[in-house]
Amino acid sequence: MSDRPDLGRGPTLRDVALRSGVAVSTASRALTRPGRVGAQTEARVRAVAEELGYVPSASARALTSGRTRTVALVVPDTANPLFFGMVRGVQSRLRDAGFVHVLADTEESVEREEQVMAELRGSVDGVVLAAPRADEASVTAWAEEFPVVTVNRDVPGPRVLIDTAGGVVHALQHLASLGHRRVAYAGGPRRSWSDRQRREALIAAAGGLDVELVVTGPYVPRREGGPAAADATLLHGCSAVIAFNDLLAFGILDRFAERGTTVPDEVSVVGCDDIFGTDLVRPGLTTVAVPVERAGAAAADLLLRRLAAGARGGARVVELPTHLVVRGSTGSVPR
Amino acid sequence: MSDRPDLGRGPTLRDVALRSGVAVSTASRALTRPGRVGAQTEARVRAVAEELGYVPSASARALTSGRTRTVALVVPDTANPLFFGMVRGVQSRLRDAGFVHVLADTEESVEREEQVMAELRGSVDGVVLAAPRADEASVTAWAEEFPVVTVNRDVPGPRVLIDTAGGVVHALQHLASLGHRRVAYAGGPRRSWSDRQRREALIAAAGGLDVELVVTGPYVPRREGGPAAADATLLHGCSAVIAFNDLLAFGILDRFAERGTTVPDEVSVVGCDDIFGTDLVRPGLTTVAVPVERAGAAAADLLLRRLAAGARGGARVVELPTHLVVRGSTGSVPR
DNA sequence: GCAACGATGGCAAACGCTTGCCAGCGGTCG
DNA sequence: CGACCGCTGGCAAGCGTTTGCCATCGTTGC
Repeated sequence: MSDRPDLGRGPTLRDVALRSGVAVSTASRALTRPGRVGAQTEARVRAVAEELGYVPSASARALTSGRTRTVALVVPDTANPLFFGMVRGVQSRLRDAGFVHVLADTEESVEREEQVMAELRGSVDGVVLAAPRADEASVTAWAEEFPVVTVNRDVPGPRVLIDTAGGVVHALQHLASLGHRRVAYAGGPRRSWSDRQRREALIAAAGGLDVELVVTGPYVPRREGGPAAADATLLHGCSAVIAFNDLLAFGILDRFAERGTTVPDEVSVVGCDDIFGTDLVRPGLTTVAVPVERAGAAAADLLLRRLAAGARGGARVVELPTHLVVRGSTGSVPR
Repeated sequence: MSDRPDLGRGPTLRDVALRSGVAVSTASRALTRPGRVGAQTEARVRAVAEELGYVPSASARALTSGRTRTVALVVPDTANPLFFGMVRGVQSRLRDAGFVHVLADTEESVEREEQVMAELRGSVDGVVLAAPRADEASVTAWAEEFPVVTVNRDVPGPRVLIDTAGGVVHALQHLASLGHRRVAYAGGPRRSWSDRQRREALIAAAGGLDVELVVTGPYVPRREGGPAAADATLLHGCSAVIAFNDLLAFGILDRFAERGTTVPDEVSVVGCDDIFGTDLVRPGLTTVAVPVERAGAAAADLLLRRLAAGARGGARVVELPTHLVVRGSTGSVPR
């Protein structure tokens, strides 16, 4: 093996300066303040930098500027395809702004979340905190200490909220129009703000639609939670079920298939999120589409603006609409 | 320009030292070298640090130590669920070692890849480079400049290789045993090492199995590539198709459904990767399961070891096996 | 012909932390 | 009783950049 014990970081600005015959400060300016030094000097320095393969040290920069040009995206579960989209949204904006992002998974745990946020404070300029599970007090405290943009959690500070409440109500209307009079809501994590929004919106809307709503759960918001939710739906004599999220809905479909209960002839199923896979199942899953990539992008924008503007810059709130995507998993009530 | 609003970083080590009545150096040691200072002093410093909510500045640390405790994961397409498993694998190992990771997407573009790698050099300790599309020369050059572990690319240096070649051959045997005599391989990106491995392994194996292999493509390795691949399969009179990856296979299934060609009765389909969704489609997709999370973990291990050991530490190669998962999309040849 | 000036580039002081080196100190050993 | 030693903790030198301030110098305006 090419035995280079000197796992050396590359050339530094000093090397560039030396080689171009200028002072370090001049080299710095030549590379970062176009026009601040003579055109000729600038060209020479640039050439040398290129030649040496000089790459500025991000840490050194961060040290003087106080900004790391790094933001973190903290999500409760990196295995959920829902967050893939958010990652992409955040990333696209960040990249254009010359930022990089780190990804942290809190595994749906409040403790991990707290730990992660504490660690992050020392190493990033700001955080996009998706669907935090911690108390409002904690989240607020973090937001006071450093720039935080939350997604799907209605706490003070800049935030992006996705109106899934409106979406599930549309779903309920859709079901009502198909004749369903008894509908189950298979709930998600109790600490989830989204779950509460959806649940309460459904309860509020049910009366006006002459629908009886049965709330079941909470279920683990993954496929494994589905069987219990499916069985509860039938147990309570519901002809349709709205699941907290698509993952859960997939599990519900699995279970119905296993039981020989046909969808949508015997029971209708609605999911939420419109993640990868909703149009892969047969029948396709009717679901409330959340614009998750846009949400990520919006959150990144908010964060970037906050970083640019300092503490002032206000606490903007972006609300994103959802829409119902009707596929094959919903149909008329069986008679 | 000092109009910087007090986007205040938190307390520094100096604050802690001042408040505990010790020198900065002592405070540093109290927090990072247990035992190096008196027990009493250590306790006091720790208490003060806790009280102040002190978080060490990662950039300052990085500057002195030369290590950022950050590694990057570079993938060609963050939208591919395949890579999310890898992210998880990498992350799990990294977290245990106290590292964070940044995620970079090269969008299947060689230029982006080069750009990303250059930028990364200044800000991370090392890189896990998944399925690089650049020339071998470039990759080798990067690996010489700083610690790089590649995944699914057989270039010198520490690397993780997944034996999908073996997997697709199993798939071909499986098809042969079902009576298929004319099988298509719907190829992926020409720059993909995996694609080449699979293609060549299939070609080599076909003869011995008395199967005629028709190579088609390249197709874009996403769902959108499927229709073309499906049509080509039928055009060439093949009774089965092995797709470069599952995404492509999904697209193929879509197209067959659209054409009214039933799977597996009229044609069999095999995917590769076993990503999220393979058991969601009906019929379930027979596919070559790639232990992608393990691959991520292995890559992270290799990288961490390299970082710990310096340039020596050798160029270990980890080879991971695959296995064929048979679901419903493959069946006997139609007669 | 002189002062004021803009352009250019160097000096040095940070930024927050780690770490080699040394001083003080009480105790141990021969 | 003096030489040593181990334990503590302080001093200061960086790590690689950025940036405020200053010195120089060739111009320009009057």
